[in-house]
Amino acid sequence: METERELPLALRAAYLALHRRTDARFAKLEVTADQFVLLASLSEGRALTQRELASRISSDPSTVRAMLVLLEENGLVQRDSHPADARAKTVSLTAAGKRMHKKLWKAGQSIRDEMYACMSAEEADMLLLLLRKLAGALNDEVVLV
Amino acid sequence: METERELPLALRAAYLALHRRTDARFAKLEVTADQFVLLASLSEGRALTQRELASRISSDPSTVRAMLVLLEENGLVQRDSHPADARAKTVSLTAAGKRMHKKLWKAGQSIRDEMYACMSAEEADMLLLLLRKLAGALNDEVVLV
DNA sequence: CCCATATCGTGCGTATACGCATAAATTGTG
DNA sequence: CACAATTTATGCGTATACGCACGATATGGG
Repeated sequence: METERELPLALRAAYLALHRRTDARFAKLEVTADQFVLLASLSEGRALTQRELASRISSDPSTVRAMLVLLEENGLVQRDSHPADARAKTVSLTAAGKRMHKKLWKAGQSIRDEMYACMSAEEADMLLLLLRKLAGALNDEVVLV
Repeated sequence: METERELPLALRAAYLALHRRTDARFAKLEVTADQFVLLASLSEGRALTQRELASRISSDPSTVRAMLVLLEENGLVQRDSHPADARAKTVSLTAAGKRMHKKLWKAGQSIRDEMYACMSAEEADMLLLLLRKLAGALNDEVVLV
């Protein structure tokens, strides 16, 4: 079973390729691929706390904070103290942030198109399903057993 | 098609989950998940140049160099000048590096098992195939058109 | 009401990841 | 054989990614 060794590597290769490609595409807009993920997460609905954000984008609080500091400096995001919890902060997109998100979504369209062009719709659905199963299995680490 | 938005995120989530999990597992051995990928690549056959290594592990020369410096300091890898090309260096595992690779392979077995436990063998094959197609499509960026 | 415990954000240290620039060496061409 | 173009490794700067520890605040029991 060579597959056993290859699957983790293939996952890595695919992710890194997507990341590199996206970073390159967004470079002229001064936004990184990861920042786009964050902006996209913020673009749907209400303000989130940094903790919620971290969970949504599969990252951790320290990383999210560092990203938010940069995004805030660039005027794409604003952080306000949480109305009910003095420990927390609510994060939301500024008007510029919303515009940038739209722009980035368009700029990245051809990359998404390429992803779907190399497989059938059924394969794409299958891939999504399997990736989610995989992530689910790998995240149930600290199983209480 | 929500799938369109989800696939890139699912790929990211799955990769990061694998990476975190592997890092945590290898932490007590003082080796990172990425270093393991590099050691694994070196464990098969002949010595490689840093450039070849970068290509194999889907990374870039700068990153590989930084990793090799650390691995060399830890005595897991050795770099010698290339016999035929004075610009290049050949990289190979030391005896300790080989032992460490074996140890890491075993330590990571249960993670690989979990990956395969959450899907059928056919699904795993399909996943591998699709990830490769994806990486292939995403890497043909600079198409000469 | 008070305290032990848990949670939120922050700061710090280390390891990738990658673009860009540069020095050194090799290759291809005339 | 000389020279331009290419290739290899390196160094530098920036942005993640994450663990760990800390201060501030919330929360649940007694």
